[in-house]
Amino acid sequence: MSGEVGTSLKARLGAGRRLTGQRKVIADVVQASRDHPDASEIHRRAAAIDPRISLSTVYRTLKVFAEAGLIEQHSFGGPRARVERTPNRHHDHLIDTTTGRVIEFRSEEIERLQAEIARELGYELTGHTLELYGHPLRGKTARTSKS
Amino acid sequence: MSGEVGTSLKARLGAGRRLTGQRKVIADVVQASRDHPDASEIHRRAAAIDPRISLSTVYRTLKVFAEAGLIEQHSFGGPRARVERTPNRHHDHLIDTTTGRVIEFRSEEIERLQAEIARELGYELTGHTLELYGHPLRGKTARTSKS
DNA sequence: TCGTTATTGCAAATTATTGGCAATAAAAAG
DNA sequence: CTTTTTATTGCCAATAATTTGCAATAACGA
Repeated sequence: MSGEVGTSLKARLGAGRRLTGQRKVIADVVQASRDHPDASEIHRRAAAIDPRISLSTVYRTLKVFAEAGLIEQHSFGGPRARVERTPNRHHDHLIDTTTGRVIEFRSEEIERLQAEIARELGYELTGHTLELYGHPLRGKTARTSKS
Repeated sequence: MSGEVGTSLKARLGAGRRLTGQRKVIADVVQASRDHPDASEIHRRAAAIDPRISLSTVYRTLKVFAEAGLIEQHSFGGPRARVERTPNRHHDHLIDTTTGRVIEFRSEEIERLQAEIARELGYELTGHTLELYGHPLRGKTARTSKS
């Protein structure tokens, strides 16, 4: 999934947590996803590998994974939470409003500014949400493309 | 509410739209709110003025207002949509995770960077979501405070 | 191998928001 | 001002996404 290479999934879940068959499958599904699937899509993919996985378990597992910092959830403007494994290097997203396609990008400049703004307001930045929405410029074609 | 001063609310709603009593009250409530109330809170405040206003109407009215560009809706991390009248000058928000308090801020630098990044990726920026989350720095006290 | 208890499946419950429909009331027409 | 047209409302049932109760099951430390 993500985190220090070499650390077992089990260990990353935290003390008292069990690494069940369904959690392994869900972790694999998330790990293999290059897009940003929502809970039911993850359930679909997981159930294809092991039919003994319920949607409830997917929801509960995603919550556990999120608490363990293994995944991140975004909304991308829609009603369902979309998932991605916590990336080694943080990035934000641009959503193509004409296709729903999600493009990842990273800006040191923006990251720096956010922390600076928070500090100026008297806060320590602990997290943020940054999503850009736009449509393709006439003629130009996007390079990266992930949904 | 917002928009060109002197233009009637009625006109701003758009052609074929009616300025009903409940819409006037809801507009007043939103106008008077210095915080960022959600639908049920707006309903509570509106019903205090005129009990003949239902929650359904609040939801429908907020949708109409949003389409007319009179208000903006944000999530601030929670499940309910939070509302604010469209400000004359756009701003973003920092949410105090210890109190839920919302602080508004504006950064020309970030606004510029977002548009630039979108353009570099081949997109024309049409909107964005930027929310910072953080906790107060020890000792310092925030200046602005809105919830 | 066993016992403890975290986890699961299933169904029912919640939460936020939307939709159907007959009644009502803006505002357009006369 | 009265009539007509039809957008809007209230009430309530319906969705949609996610959560929870509970008995059965299965991790995994002893």
